[in-house]
Amino acid sequence: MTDDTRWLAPEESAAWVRLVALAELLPGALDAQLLRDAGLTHFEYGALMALAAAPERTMRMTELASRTNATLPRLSHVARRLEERGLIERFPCPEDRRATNATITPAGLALISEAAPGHVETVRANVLDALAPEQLEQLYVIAGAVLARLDPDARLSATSCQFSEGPVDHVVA
Amino acid sequence: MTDDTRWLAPEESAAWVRLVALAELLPGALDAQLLRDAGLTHFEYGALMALAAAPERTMRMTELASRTNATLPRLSHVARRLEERGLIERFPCPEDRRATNATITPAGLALISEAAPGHVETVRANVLDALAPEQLEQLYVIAGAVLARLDPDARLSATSCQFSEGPVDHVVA
DNA sequence: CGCATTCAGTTGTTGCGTCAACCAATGCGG
DNA sequence: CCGCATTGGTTGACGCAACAACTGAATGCG
Repeated sequence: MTDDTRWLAPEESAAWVRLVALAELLPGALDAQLLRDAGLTHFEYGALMALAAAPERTMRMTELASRTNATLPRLSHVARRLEERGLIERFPCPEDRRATNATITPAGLALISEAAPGHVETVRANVLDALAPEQLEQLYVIAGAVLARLDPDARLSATSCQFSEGPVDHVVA
Repeated sequence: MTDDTRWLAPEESAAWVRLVALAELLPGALDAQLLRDAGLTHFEYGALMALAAAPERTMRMTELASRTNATLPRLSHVARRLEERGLIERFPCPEDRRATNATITPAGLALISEAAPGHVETVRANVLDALAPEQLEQLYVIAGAVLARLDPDARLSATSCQFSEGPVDHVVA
């Protein structure tokens, strides 16, 4: 059994193990804080933020799914739950009657405005505060290189997502 | 409403968005390949690898749970499924009759030996090959700094996990 | 020695994500 | 126009993870 697999060198293995651990722990930490303080998963928070940032606070389901890296069924389930809670509303798109538009409600805006500071604080405490400015830059480049492999179409890092950590007030105003 | 939240600066936001995207996509990519080629989730693969690396190929459930970042109930369910598939075996610990020991079976060893090359190849293709050596080092340091916040007890990056990407043959031999 | 507490694991329930099937609307080729 | 594949979205069933409750064994304390 000639095995031509290139096994990982020690430096590779060490970095890889840490990256995997990071990828496993980070989502849980984000969910835990948001769920505790606002009753939202990080995914729901991201979806609401994307809606808040959209023109007219409205977006097609398909586009929202793409921006949040969700499958359409997943988004549909989540949207139903958010709608039941009065945080968003859905209505058929006038131009294309197959499509559905989703809008964030005032209650939804209020909720994310309230949740945002705590979330940002969590991000700082768990990640950003641990890094020097040059490490932030390195992280940006490294994650970009990996994402180019993982997400060649760059759906996820589309424009509006950068907004997802800013204040919401100017939208509410 | 005086809001003293320190919102994210553009560089912070950019790096953060990419990190979140990475953390969201990576587990799915790992699961997809392993599930397709070996019928294992990445978590199951990691658990089997940890067992293969353990002395006597045996470990206490609690220790295994800690190493794989699983809750005990989760590991219990997973272990039952793996046992039903004949990949591991469980038996009461002689020294402490509360405890349960888990051992990987020859079939389990065979499965992970078979699965390992494809998994390593996936890791290279999606991550390692995208990074220069110095970036690998940077990633190691950055992930370490973040993990110190996220996982202060360093349960997850415990000793044996580094092994999880090496060849299995010397264990099988 | 007897009882309470803690520890190790399992089991049941609930909630979320995925997959496959489905319905409705569009638009395109004949 | 008329069939038919394609697109946009929803629904239902199934699998896995989190949480809580429970069992049984070990320990500690009077």
